[in-house]
Amino acid sequence: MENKSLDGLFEDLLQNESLFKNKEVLRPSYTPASLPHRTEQVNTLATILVSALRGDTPSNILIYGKTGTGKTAVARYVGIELERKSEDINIECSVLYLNCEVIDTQYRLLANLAKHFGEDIPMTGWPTDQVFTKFKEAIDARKQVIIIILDEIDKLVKKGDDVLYNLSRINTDLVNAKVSMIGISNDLKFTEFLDPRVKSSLGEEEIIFPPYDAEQISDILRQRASIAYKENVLDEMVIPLCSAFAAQEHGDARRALDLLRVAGELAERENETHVGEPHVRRAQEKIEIDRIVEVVRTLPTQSKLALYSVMLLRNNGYRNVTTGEVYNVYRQLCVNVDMDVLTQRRVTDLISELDMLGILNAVVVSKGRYGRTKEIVLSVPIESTRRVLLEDYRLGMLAGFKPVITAQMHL
DNA sequence: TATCCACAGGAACTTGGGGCTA
DNA sequence: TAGCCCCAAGTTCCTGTGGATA
Repeated sequence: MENKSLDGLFEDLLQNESLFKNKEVLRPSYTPASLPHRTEQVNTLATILVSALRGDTPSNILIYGKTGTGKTAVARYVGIELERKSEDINIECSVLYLNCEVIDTQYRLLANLAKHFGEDIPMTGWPTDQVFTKFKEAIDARKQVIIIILDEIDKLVKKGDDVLYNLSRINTDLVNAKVSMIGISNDLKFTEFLDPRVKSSLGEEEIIFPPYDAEQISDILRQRASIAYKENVLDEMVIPLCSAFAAQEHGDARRALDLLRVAGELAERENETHVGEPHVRRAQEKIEIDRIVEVVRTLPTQSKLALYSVMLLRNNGYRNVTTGEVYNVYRQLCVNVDMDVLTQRRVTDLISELDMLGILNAVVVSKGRYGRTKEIVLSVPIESTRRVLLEDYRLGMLAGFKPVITAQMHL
């Protein structure tokens, strides 16, 4: 009986008319046919890269700008156009895009590059210089210009700049091929950690992407909405409101597109025929909660224990908890769930990582004769975060746990 | 003004897992 | 199977910090 009613599950849902024509247009992976308010940056980048079409090596480029300012979209757009033109004029030119958030080690980066040129490189096991040699041999087999786009290049630099040093000098070892790099970062200061030789080589040209203002974001949204949504589906206030929310977040166009998409999805789920202001406001809340839930759910167990320690102290009335207090409670939790107790040094790092993720706010304060520590405040809603933490089977057994608090607490 | 506290955080090192080659 | 490599996570050791206190 139950199966019979489920048979038509998707048929029923498919009968509801969608508000979207093409939802993919609102996703970050989409590269639009034109980029409003980025003409200057597109032209600058194209001017630098045009030498690839003459068979020369373009200068290496560093692109800076905050999240959602169009850096990646511009680089990919110009890359696509460059490849298209090179085909027209029979110049071999490849543009490779790698995100260093995912490919964040020297070995993985080189292995990915080599694989692109048909080399069979294992996930691990080879000496890095062997992978580099394979990559060089693969690209130098024929005359070509290769542009490597390294998105979020700062993530790669955190684990050493050897790979950037090697790549920046690769042209001296090549006979046929020519390699140029485009580094994309939202951290203006990341080059401070680079070897001066890498710094000067990588930053031959620099392009800064300023944040969009609310009006510019509105233009971008209108352009995408006309492709993504059916006609007359969006209420008048939807785009200005999405733009205003995104402009508050340092002109983040990506956030604006997310808001526009999620607002539509919420309206669709409620079988509405229009997307209105309430949908945008609910979308704003949903995106933030989804982000927190996803981040907390995917934390390593040790980080979850550190976070749960902060929450237990908060539930016991402590507003600003210190590293020492957190560590005391953390040790008790570890014993209760039969986990290894990490050193305080390591727990300090876990707290710093939670701070960077925006789950905690940890500020270093000096309490004079009572030492120097971090004051830690939760930045996420307690109840929903607690529920997510207790979903972990190891933490589930801590549901009714009450810590013994012995430290000198400052209420 | 020197001392003290409770850490912060950098650097070097260790450990253990996964994978490759000979 | 031994020996090597990469890599993430963790440990150990160390110096630095800054404001209250004696």
